[in-house]
Amino acid sequence: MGNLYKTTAKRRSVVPQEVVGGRIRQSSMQHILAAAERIFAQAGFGGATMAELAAAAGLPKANLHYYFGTKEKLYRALLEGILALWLDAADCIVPERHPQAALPAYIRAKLALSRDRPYASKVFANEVLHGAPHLRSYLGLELRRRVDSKAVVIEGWIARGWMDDVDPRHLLFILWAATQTYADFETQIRAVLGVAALGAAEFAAAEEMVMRLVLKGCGVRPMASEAAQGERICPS
Amino acid sequence: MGNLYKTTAKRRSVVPQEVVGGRIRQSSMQHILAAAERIFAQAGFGGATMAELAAAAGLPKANLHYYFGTKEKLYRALLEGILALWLDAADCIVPERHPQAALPAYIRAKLALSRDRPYASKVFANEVLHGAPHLRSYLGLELRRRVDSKAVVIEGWIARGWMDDVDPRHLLFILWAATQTYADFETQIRAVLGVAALGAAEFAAAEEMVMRLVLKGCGVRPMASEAAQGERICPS
DNA sequence: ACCAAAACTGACCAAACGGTCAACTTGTTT
DNA sequence: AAACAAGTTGACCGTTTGGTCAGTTTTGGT
Repeated sequence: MGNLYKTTAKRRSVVPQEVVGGRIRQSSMQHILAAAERIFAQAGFGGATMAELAAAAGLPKANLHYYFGTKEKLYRALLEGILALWLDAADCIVPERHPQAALPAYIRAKLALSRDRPYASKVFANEVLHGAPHLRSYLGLELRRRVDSKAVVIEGWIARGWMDDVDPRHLLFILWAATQTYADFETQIRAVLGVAALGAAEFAAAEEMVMRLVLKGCGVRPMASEAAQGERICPS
Repeated sequence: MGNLYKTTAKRRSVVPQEVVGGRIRQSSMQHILAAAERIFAQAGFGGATMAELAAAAGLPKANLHYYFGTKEKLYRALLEGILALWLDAADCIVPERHPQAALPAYIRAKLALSRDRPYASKVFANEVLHGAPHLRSYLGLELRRRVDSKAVVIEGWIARGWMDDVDPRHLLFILWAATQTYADFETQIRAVLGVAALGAAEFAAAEEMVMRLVLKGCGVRPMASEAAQGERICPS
């Protein structure tokens, strides 16, 4: 998706904010966004300063303004990128798939995001925590639509007797919380476990626990072993 | 806990930071802390300004500095108060009590905190999210000790065959996440559910869902109906 | 009524902040 | 190699920030 960059098109001469442009532009912007992800995660929007962001990106401050205009626009660009990641994870949840295959795939996808993109998770969490001032419209429209459609899928599973009659939305809320806590509250979890970093062992234990609670807790009946459905990992 | 205030003791003449003092002092400080809880929750530590905090408390800025010295000391005082609340909630988890009584009591206590003190929950979440720079030592010592002792209790339950063999610590992580998400991610949940505020109905649904996942998911066996143990609510 | 301690306040300050700009260098096209 | 756009940079600016302070009012014990 997104318009292809047409080399013949006249580009605007003042700072453009589309994600198009030349080699240098794209690589610089990605570089800045990567640094911003870490800094915003650690300090929050208000706590992060442009000087910090610039230092983390290894560029002069004016450079960030050249590409993104303002601190807020940089932040929004970062948020939008993170959002796309988050939305795609739910692609596992489709009507034809048995919950005993779909739910583990979803849980794995969400835990993988927590493991591989902890800063992104924290930026998103921070945004929602403070009332989602930059995401309000999105949450009420796009996300709500998506969740509604997933809720219909889960209700279908319930109707077919594949699992207990549970509230699909609250199931998702708790599933999100359980998986994202390993990114967002990583500091607390590390402290309690007494480990320097969350590694494969911790995420394996987390996966087992979430799987158990969700599958057993929702009474997901073992499916008729159509092996094909089972072990495919979720796209992303 | 905490030293009793001795009226004969000489008080320091420069701004004291103990939670002792006259009527006015205590009521003013509590008033400021209540306002700070809301503002820090909404804006984070870096995003909140002393002017905002003062306006929310209905006092001139200099007044906050008179009582708390600096923004950071005010924030720490707030955090410490919140911490005490959080720790007490786990008092339900004791060896003699059957998990079918203890776990529901704990879940209710945690959900009650999310419902009644959402700002406090958000301040705590925000702090941990950003690496807990003001709580590091606490997390690694006090909290860790407490969790270790609760883990022993749960292992006792498992040994007695009262529930499945699960990792006690990860059970707690997910239980915390599932209950706190209704405060910390309230914005997202409201948007998805399309309600103006989370009320009794939403918290009832949350309670049912968390209960189901934890009790059924952990295979908590129904206890021998010693009615006395059952319905007592957790202290706090 | 008296008075010292406590509480309160508006005005003020240095530092840090987000953002701008003109000058300069590098890249790209023809 | 000329010509123009894209990218880079240090210096600068108006505003906001956390914090201070001298001076005033209120409180509470005697």
